[in-house]
Parts: sequence; C-alpha cells; structure tokens
Amino acid sequence: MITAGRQRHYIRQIQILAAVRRIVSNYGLERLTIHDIAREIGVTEGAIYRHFRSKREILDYVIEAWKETLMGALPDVGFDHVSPIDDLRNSFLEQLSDVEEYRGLAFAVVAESMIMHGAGVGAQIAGVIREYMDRIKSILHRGVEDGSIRKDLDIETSSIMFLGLVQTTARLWSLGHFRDGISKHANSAWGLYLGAISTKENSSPNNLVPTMFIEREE
Amino acid sequence: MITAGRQRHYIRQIQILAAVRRIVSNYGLERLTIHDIAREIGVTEGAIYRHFRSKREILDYVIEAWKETLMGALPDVGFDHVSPIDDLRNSFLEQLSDVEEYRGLAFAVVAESMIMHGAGVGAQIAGVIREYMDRIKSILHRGVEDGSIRKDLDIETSSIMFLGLVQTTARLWSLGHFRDGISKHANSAWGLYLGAISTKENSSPNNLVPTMFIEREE
DNA sequence: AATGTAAGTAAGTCATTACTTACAAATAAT
DNA sequence: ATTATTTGTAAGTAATGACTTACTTACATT
Repeated sequence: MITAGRQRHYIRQIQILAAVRRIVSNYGLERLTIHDIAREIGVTEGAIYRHFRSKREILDYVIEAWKETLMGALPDVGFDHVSPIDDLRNSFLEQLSDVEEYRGLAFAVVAESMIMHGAGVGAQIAGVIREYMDRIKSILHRGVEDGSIRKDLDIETSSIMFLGLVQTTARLWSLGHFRDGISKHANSAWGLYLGAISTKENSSPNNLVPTMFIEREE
Repeated sequence: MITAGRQRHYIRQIQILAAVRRIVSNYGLERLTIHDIAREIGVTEGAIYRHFRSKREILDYVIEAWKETLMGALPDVGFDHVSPIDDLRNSFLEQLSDVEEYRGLAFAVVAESMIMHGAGVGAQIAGVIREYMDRIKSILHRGVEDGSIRKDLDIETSSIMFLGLVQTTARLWSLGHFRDGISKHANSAWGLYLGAISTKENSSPNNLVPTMFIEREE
C-alpha cells in the first residue's frame, strides 16, 4: 500500500497498525521491522519515528487495539439480559469471524506468539488473556446459577476449553488446515462445546447460524 | 551449565538441544542466538558450527526431537488392543506431564511460536501438527466404530478440541496462570473432554489418576 | 612416538536493525 | 504574507547476529 504525500498523525498511526497486521499475517514476526513497516506504508524509516517513539510503543499500540477487539467480543459486565449461553456463543462466533476477516492470522494468534518475544510484551499479553478468561469465567458462573450450565463443571477448566477451541481453530485455519471457510467449523465446534457444558436439556447441536459478522476497517 | 573440555560430536548435539530448550523456556525466542547457545554450554560460537552447519539446522534438529516426543505420546498405528478412549486419555495426560517436566514451556508451545518465524520452519511444524491430528482423528474413528464415542460428532472438530485443550492448558500453565501442578487441571480437563465426546454410559469424570509420567533427560 | 582428525578458539566479515540527526517541504496559525 | 509547526527525507550510528577463517590443542590409532 503506497500512500502519497503527507498524512496526519492519527491517520499514520492507524496505517502503521494496519501495516503491522499485514506484515505479521503474511510473513511472520521475523519481518516485523521498522524498515518493512515504513516500506509497506510508502514512507521512510524516519517518518515512523514521527508517530511512535519506539518499536515497543508501536507494539503497545497494537496490543491495545487487539485487547479492544478481544474484549469487544464479550458482553459488557453487568449485562444479564441475554442468557449466558447466548453470550458465549456470540463471543465464540464473533471471534472466529474476526479471524476470517483478517484473513491469515487473527490477532489472537499473533498476540499469542508475541508472548515469546521479550519479557515485557509477554507479560502485557498474558495480562490481557487473564482479563479475558476472567470474563469468560464470570459468564460461565452466571450460567451455572440460572441452570443452563452444568453444576458439576470445573469453571476454570471450562474456560480454558473455550479459549482453546477458539485459538486452535484460528491457528489451524491460519495454517491452511481447512479448505472452506471457518464458519462451518465454528458451528460444529460450538455444538461440541455446548454439549460439554450445558445441562442436558438444551444440548441440541447443529441448529446454529453465525450471526455476528461485524464490520471492520482494513 | 559449563561443560569443561572437549566433547564428542553427538554429546554436543544433545547439549545444544538442551540449551535451546532452556533458553527458549526461560527467555523466549528472542534470545535464541548462537552466541547464547554457546555461552550456555560454555564454549565459543565457532564450536557450535562444528556440530551444526547453520542455525536452521539446529532448529531442524529441535523440531525433529519435538516431533518424536509428540508422536511418542500416541499409540503405534495398528495397535487396537487398548480402547480408543484409553489411548486418548494416555496421550492427553502424557503430553501434559511432559509440559510439567520441562517446567516452563513444553515443546508444544515452543514449536507453536516458531510457526511465526520464517516460512520454512512454520511449514515444517505445520506438517508435524497435521500428522499428529491425523493420528488423533484415526483414534476417534476407532472409538466411533466400537461404540465408545458418539456417532454424531464431527471428528475434525473433536480432534481440534483435543489439541486445543492440550495446548491451551500448557500455554496457560507456562504463563504462570496456575499455582498448583498441572495434573489436577489435566484430570478435570480430560473429564470435560470425555463428557463431550463419549457416549453417555462411560461419561463418569473425576475418577482418573495421571499415570503416564515418563522419565526424560535434562 | 608420530600423525591425522575432531573439537575448540580468537578475531574477524557482512548484513541487518533500532534509532538519530540535520535539513527540507508542506501545512496551519497569526 | 510571514512564521511556526508538523511531517517527511537522506544519510548516518552503534549494536547485534549469523557465519567464516586461520590457527591451535586434545585425542585416538597405528
């Protein structure tokens, strides 16, 4: 993407964010260099430093954006109107649709691998994941209370299974493991998970349609 | 670890493998440099090149070792003596005990993040994972045939869930998400998975003890 | 004991990377 | 219209990383 001429500060920041996503998706973290980010936008290295003081600051920005996407797929705290099961299903499908949209690698996967890079970034991402898991757990608790989720479950384990199913589906898809779209698998995966956690009554798989395909800039 | 004096070729290769594990576990892929590998063993950089022609060759060796560990946790093909459910449970628990043993990061997790590093290594690891998944799927098929696993399951999805549960448990543990040992979670996780895939009769969770703790060098 | 080889070292080369600096042009403010 | 500020470039620097080279030392074999 070549962007002629000057651009405003906040525009460039967003362009840099998009460039980071594209580079990591297509070539991996190895090629995530200031040089390549600059080239992707059509600008020189120095220009990048007009908008971020350091590479680390760029990563902070990227992680922050990822966090918002991730947490945005969850219902707001204190919003008990919708059933916990529906909340979980919506979050599940929305996250996987995000993956498909960013075609290549979801931020979930990208961030995941950033964990291995330097203590600072890793700890930051671990924190986001912890926050996310806490929210999942609280939804599961609500489900236990209203009787839609089995009492005898270990909530911790159930939340891990949730995250694991999302991440692994995303990763395998990004590795080219699936031919067709991700949504077919998303539905089947949700059915499986639902069967594992729900009280017997509502465990009727294969009646689900992906609904939450939200718009996003590229 | 400082190793005085000369060592034989194959000894050094194993030491290098161990050094790679330790470095990645403790400091991440960023610090996986020839310099640091050499220092870890107590030797100079040049010496490393007596035993491997390139860094890539070291990674190949590491991936090969990881593949053997991974596949070694699965039953041999054509070995139908043990029930499919038991096969899966053994593989599941063995893998998680591997994680605990290498305290810090299992190879499963390490390899996972290597995916993001250069097309070559990524493709290689993707291949190993594909092979692994095929084996899991064939075990699941056997279970469907002998009636211990539900007919109505999507095998692909079920295998993803299996991998996801292992990897995510491993990753969260390595991120310091759990205080106590991993085995408690391993049992609870297996119970949850078993409940999701097995025909109703045998779904009795919480009656499992981790059995497969195999010895391994450090 | 002599000799060939395997294993090791010290000191490089060369490419790359994050970041800086001195200066120029575009845009906004007065 | 003049000035100040923002955004950009060209050309660096210092550090680092993979890999090489010329030379040395330990060791096994005959």
